[in-house]
Amino acid sequence: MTTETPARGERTARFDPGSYERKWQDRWEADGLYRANDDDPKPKRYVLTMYPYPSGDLHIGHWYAATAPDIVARMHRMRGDNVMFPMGFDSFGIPAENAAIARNIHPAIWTNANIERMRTQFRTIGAMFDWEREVVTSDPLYYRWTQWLFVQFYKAGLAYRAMGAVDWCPKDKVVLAREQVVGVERRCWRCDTPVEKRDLEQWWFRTTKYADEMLDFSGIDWPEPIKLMQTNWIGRSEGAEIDFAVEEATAEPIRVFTTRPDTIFGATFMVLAPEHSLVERLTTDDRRTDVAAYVANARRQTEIDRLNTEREKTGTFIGAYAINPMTDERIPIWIADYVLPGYGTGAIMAVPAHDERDYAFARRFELPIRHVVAPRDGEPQPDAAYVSHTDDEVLIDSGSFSGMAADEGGLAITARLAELGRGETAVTYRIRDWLVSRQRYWGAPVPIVYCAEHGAQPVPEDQLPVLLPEDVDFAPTGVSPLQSHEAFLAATCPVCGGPARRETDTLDTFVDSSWYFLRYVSPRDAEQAWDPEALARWLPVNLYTGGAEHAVMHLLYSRFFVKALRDMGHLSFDEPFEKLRNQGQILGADHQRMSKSRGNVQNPDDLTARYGSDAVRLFLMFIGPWDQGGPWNSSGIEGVHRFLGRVWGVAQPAALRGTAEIPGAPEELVRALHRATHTTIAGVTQDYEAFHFNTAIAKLMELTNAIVRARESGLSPTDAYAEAVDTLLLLLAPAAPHISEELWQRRGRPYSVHQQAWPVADPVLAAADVIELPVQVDGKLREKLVVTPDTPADEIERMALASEHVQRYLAGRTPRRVIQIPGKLVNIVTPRD
RNA sequence: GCCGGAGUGGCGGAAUGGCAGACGCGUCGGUCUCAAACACCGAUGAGUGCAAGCUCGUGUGGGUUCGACUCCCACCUCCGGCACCA
Repeated sequence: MTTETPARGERTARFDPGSYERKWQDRWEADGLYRANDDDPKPKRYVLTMYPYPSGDLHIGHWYAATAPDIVARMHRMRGDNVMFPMGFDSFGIPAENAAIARNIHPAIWTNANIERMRTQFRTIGAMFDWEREVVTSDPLYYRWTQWLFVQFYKAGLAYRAMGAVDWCPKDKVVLAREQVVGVERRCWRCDTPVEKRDLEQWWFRTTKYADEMLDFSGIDWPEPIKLMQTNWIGRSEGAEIDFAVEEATAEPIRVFTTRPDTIFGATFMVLAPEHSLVERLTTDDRRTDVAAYVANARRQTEIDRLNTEREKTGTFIGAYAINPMTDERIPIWIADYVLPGYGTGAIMAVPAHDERDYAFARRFELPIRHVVAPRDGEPQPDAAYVSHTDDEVLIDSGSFSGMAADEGGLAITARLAELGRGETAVTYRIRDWLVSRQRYWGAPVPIVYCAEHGAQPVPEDQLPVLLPEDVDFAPTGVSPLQSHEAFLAATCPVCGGPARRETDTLDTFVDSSWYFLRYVSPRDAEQAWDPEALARWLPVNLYTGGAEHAVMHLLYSRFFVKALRDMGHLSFDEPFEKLRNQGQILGADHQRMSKSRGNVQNPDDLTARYGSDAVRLFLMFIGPWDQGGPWNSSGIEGVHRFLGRVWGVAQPAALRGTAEIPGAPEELVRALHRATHTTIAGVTQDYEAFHFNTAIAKLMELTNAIVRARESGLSPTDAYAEAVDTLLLLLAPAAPHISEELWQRRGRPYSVHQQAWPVADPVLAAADVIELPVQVDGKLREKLVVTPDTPADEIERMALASEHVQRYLAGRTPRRVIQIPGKLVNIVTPRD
């Protein structure tokens, strides 16, 4: 699409992005313009966007995600930083394997072909990626170090193998980490299939060790919602663990966790999870049949059913009694599936008067309900009621603790229990350890061998990588194809040299992505995971961008990795990403997530071919706030295309237009152009920094419109005009790198526009000569005064009161007050009636 | 249920205590053209008026303030996250 720009005199070049965009992409690449050098003395800045999964084709979302950090990276580079902005591929994972099964292509071939295609497509964005640093996680050069890291974690006791009730995706036939199971419906994060529970022996990373430290976000600039999501996910609860003796003297006490030790006088029964280890021993003979039936049934329940809060409470009495350590009262012990085996101690003291779930259970099974806290000045509650928690409540009917404030009483009760040796303060977390093993082929093999005599042994570091064999059968059998590969299975025990069997599980791809940002500093180092000097120079990442959907997966795991590696002595910083910004999602025109099955995917290639990369970049950034995303509607791209056409028009060298000499351009017009130029510098700089790309582009449009008007007034031969145009190109360069480079060159400026210094606003030139001051009467706009900014307040007041319009609304009354906000407005307040 | 985010013209959005609707899309009118497309110029929140203007207007209802899209209280709707977590 080309546009004839209006020309005075001689012909000007046509605006045709197709004629120059590719040329500049090739030139930048040939010149290594965006290579980040380790020995550059300028201050370093590491800008990173989450690397993609090589699914096949670049879509509009990739453009959206890449353009914003590219703008910021480019601006920082122009401001004098040594910027590293690398890109790579998260290339292990199940889709490649599914493609292999469906189409009989080896995952490596499928993956590499996709990477090849996406690399080419990525180039059309015109981003300043340093491709020399590319990482590909399925490359043995990379996964060798993923395996090496696993071995380090194993040796440090942070990787372990254990039996667990794990989440299993029946479609992908693979276990999932707790973080990868989404929503109430408990669905697989990747394929949306409801997961099942299975008891399996698996490999785990001890993320819980860093639960507390990961609650601390001081020193990192992250969006509040992400910090909150991580905080909630980690789910720290403070309270007490309390031992309840069992009536049968030989049995060990039941330990419960509670956040409300203040309510212990109201504990009228106990509930154990059906899976609790004491159930078998405590159940009396007469209750054994019922209890066994209940336990069996609970085991058969899907987790969805079990976690359904709407469902009526179920449970059964096991025949045994415990002793409330504060009241010495004999209370019955029940089992119920609303108590979860994996949280706290898997047992609770039930306080039905002050806990909704216990209340529902007590009502159902006619158990006693006793109030032990009450609002300080509240009405007495009927016995059968549930009393919700309030800020100001006191203990009642709680022995010597009665009358104490609830929180204070909780501490006092816990202290008393500690004296008695019956309890202590305790903290529990909801976060679980990270399940990292996967029963699939296309991942980094877990570098472990099993020896009949010496058990699980890590593969010695000099034998890494454990390579994936290529000649495997991908028939969907439900087990990893590695399990039937005899040559792969056969291994040697590193301790005794005897025969051993190789682990056939591979690592979760989130293990790969938990450290890729470290590998970019020395991506081809064959001797080590990273060059420590280069790491010290570049890390931590100064700016990280990506989707908020990774809040409790990738972003949490990466923090865990860095903290663990720090404690192992491999690096010396605490957080991977100093500043994080999330992009919103670009939805289809139907307001749904773009997906091939919905057929609402917008292909950027057609748009790029029609309007050019710059227009697509600008349009995506102009839609609205970047963190908001929104439905796709391509009709607006015409607007940015027209804008670029105007930029093209005003930036043509004056000689080309054959403009006649304008004698003495009016000085106020020149000042107005200066003012527009310098206010735009300040505004755009601020907006880019704040990720307000939509308003930055609006300001660039305004400056362009001002330049168009200036040209029409005959200002094009002036220095102010040349400065305005040059400034426009410099400010536009990060967002629309191709047209800026092309016009910069056509104006005879030195290559490259992307290596020029960022313009600096002159506050004197930016200052307004006159301001328009709104005058309100009782808060309603009635007049506008045009004054110089230094007009004294009393003069402004006199002018305002003298105004005919103001006089009309005053109607002879004397103003009660005159409020002046300097430079902003005048408000005249009339007397009240 | 709990925790976040959001609600402004026909549409995307701007304004974080001070002129609501910047910038753009769309629409209408015009210029250019044999005609169209492109481009350019003008208008464009609603109501009312010949007009200057006036009245209303930022999800709803209250409040604070000289002044509220912006702050406070109560609610409604949509989006996201978490959810028998004791």
